[in-house]
Amino acid sequence: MAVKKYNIEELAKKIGVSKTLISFVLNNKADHYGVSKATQKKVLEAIKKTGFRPSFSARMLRLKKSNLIGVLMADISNPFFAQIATRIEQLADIAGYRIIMANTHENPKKELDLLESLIYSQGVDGVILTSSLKSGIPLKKILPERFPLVLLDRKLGQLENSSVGIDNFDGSLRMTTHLATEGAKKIGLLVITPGYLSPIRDRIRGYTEALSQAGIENDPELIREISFQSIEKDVFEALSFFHLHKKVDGLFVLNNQIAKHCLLNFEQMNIRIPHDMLFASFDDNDLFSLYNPSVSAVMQPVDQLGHKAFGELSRLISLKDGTEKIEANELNLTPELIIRQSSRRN
Amino acid sequence: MAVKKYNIEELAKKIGVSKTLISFVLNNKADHYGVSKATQKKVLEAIKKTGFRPSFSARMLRLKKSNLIGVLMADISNPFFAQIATRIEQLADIAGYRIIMANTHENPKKELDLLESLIYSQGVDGVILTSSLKSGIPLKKILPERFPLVLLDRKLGQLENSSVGIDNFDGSLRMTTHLATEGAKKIGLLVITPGYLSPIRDRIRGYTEALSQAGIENDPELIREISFQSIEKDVFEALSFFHLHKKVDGLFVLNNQIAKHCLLNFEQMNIRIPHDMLFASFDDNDLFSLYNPSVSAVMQPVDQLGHKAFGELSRLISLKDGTEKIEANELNLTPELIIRQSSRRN
DNA sequence: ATTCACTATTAAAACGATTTAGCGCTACAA
DNA sequence: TTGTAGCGCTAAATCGTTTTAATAGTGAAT
Repeated sequence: MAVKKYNIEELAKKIGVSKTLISFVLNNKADHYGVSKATQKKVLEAIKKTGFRPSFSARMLRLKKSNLIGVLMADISNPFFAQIATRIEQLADIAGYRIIMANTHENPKKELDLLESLIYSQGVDGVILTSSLKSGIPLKKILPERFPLVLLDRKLGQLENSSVGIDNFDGSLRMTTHLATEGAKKIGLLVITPGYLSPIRDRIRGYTEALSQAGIENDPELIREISFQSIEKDVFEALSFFHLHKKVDGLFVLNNQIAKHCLLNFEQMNIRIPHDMLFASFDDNDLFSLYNPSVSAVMQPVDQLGHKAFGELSRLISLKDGTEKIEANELNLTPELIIRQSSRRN
Repeated sequence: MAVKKYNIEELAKKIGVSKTLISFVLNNKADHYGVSKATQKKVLEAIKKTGFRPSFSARMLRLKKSNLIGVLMADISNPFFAQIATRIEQLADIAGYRIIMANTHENPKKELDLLESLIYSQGVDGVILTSSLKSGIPLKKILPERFPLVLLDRKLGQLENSSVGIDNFDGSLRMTTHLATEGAKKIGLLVITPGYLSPIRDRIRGYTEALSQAGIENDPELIREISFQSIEKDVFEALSFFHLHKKVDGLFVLNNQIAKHCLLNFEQMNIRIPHDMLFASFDDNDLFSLYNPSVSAVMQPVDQLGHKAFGELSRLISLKDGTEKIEANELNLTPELIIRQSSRRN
């Protein structure tokens, strides 16, 4: 224990070669530079015996490459983000990258600060970002030319960057249509603030479109915003309003945390699901399959999302130092409808 | 956009001072070294105007300090770990640290590899680790002298390091006692493999002790191991055995993921909770409060755990470069029993 | 004997910060 | 006039790599 830590110079002296040679071996360039097999072996053995590890910071300083990837999300304790993050970490690990993870807590200012620090101080090679910004303009000010950035889940206007997400319009359209098909005539919608985020906007569009297609009139009062700050109160009020005042017979919730709060309220508010009200949510999770009645949801392919996001980032990183024009990709995966008991009449 | 990036030398030339001065200002040592107010102001303005950011790697190379903290856990998509990680990240951010996060997937080999890479390559200033090792000996081989390491959730033998966790014996003892008090005479226990992890061992001890105190005979057949690899099959078999063969009237599950699989099975196996069998789990989560019947659980104070873990790590980091003897702290928080419907007779 | 080609190796510069030791200047005392 | 103390500042060393350009050594060809 407490092994002496060698640096490359000491190691070189110890075995009587130059540090250049060690560096060559270390970076698999020994053959390319014609280092003799005997020397290679000697170096390799010395490395193993001493447990020599090249200094990350020295290497990074020289190469301007950190092998670090920034993952910036609203909140990793949200299972949706946590699962994507896990997948990204898994793939990054295989590819030799480490993950620096930070939470923005949906705070645009914090997001920009963190991003700047990750890029300029930590020197990350790329970033996967779930942005809470309204527009891409502040980002443009920060990002260096050709910086590898993948937007996850949420797209931004005024920014020509790659993005990975699902087709929110489609998922919302299909689920709303499902509710209508099951007989709902008055479908309430619960939305989180801020409503400017692209997935929310798209989901609202999908809902509206579905109503039109089903020949149901669009009543603006049936769309209510819920704020995370006052989630309990907002959900309670919205449910009261929908149930007692509006006689809503279908409820579609655009966020799994809001859905959870609905489930917490149904029993004591004496709202019977699906009898009084068909119910469906976005973002499937464990809770939904075990609740009674089990809850229908639009399921996002989280594994795929993580996979695609990292894949796209890899591509951008490999292009970064070239001269070739970088074209942004926009990937929209198709979500899956999980229809359970909560949205089925009878 | 695409602002020119200055380094300290260029910035110095630009405003006609030495880089030493800039460095002084940058590190709040200007006053200490007697830099005139006028110069300080000039430097500060230039920094702001150019958006100069000192290079992380250069600084790290020089200072041997990365402002990076490694967080090594089994799996951050597990809500228990995710919540702790979020708390740690939050506190670290305030203290000016970034988090490098990696998953060990309960693989000891992987854990050691990652740890070594974090320490020697990434140069993290400290590590918070949820270890899957059997003993601390392999860790000793890796850790440099005085390296700040905090063990989270799981302690290791043969290693005199700080640790933060809960009193698993106590939690388990109290919950088992509760089940017995509610009338259970045959209490089955579901354990995850590997069973050598300290929390599991302690919980088993708590269970056994509670049985003795309640005057219930210890039947080794009532303790079953569940492997994550074959969790569905194992849970099903264990439940069948307990219910049909052993006529168990109480079930205590030592892990929330296993508990989830139990809940998935109860209905189709026609096991009525709590009528046929009182039921309780470790690690409270959303699911438990919403399930019908709501599930009793031993709740770990996740926020506190994150808080204490980071606090202890900070302490160790501040001591690292001193000469003072470092004494390890062992913090055991008291878990809380959340008694809901699943464990109450009637 | 000189040139040439080739192999195996190395010295030194570069990356961008921090920090130590010391330099030039002014002011004041001897 | 000389000595010295303090102020404000800077040159240069340092951290540990990677990489370019150069060097020594050997054997073959001229």
